[in-house]
Amino acid sequence: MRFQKTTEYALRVMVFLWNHQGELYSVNRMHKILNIPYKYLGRVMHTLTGAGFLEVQQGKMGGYQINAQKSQIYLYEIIGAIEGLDSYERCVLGFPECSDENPCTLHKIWSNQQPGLKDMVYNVCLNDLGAEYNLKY
Amino acid sequence: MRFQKTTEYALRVMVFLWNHQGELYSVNRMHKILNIPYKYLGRVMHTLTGAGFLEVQQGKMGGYQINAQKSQIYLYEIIGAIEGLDSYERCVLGFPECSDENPCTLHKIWSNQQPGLKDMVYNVCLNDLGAEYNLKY
DNA sequence: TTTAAATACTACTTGTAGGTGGTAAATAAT
DNA sequence: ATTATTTACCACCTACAAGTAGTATTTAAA
Repeated sequence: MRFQKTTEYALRVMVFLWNHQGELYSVNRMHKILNIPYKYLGRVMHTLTGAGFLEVQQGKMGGYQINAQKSQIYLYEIIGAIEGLDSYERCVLGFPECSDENPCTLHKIWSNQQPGLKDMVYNVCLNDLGAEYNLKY
Repeated sequence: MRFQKTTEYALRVMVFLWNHQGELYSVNRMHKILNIPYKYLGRVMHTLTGAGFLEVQQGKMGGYQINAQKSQIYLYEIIGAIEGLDSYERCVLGFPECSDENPCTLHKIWSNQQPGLKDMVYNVCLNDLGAEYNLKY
């Protein structure tokens, strides 16, 4: 039970850029700092830009930064852009009668019912992360 | 953020057999009831048997049932047997300083700190599942 | 003892996430 | 203008999860 590697990379780079807003970072700089394969990170950045999270400046001295229009970004937005959020509409355990109205234990956790994964992970926003404790790059 | 398909199959079949203890079920019967590919289910059953969760009777009229020695089985045992549990020892977000003592938000969720995924999913046991509400096969 | 129905086991195929390489296009610095 | 450095884009490679096929072995029923 885990995130896709690509999602992990996306979360990592988004938290990083969120904590360095207003400064352009190239893929080359970030792949060194965050220990993410250079070429692969390029693709992830392209996806995140297409999803509207980032502003990009092409050419020499270019790079990426958080879209200045965004005052907040939730993790479910990022996760959804990479691996989708509709993962567990059906019942994990395969109960034919399992539904939002009549959920099994695992369904409750993956759906938007309380307390669920959504509240623990999806509804965390970037402001909550990284700035806490002394955890920074 | 999801289980591996194989883990999903394993959980499904274990919950099913738990709710039908004392009766032998063949792979052929179960793959029809649980909608799991026949040959693939065979391999999963073999793995679950090797892990000690099941008793097997070979030959005609044979099949699988829950190991009578087991008075309870936790989901973390099943998940661990299929995909391992050491998935997120390192920090998902890549913070170098993130640790059990000084965890980031996501680390707390994946580690054994309260309230965590472990308590929500891993520590659920088979008795808690299926019998609830009217959710049965 | 033969047969049918089941697991055990091995090898192969397929699909996809993860990762690499190369080149075109953009753009700031010179 | 030229050059260096960056993103954009496309094709390919790799590893592994998921799924398939076939045969050997086991065993209860006939």
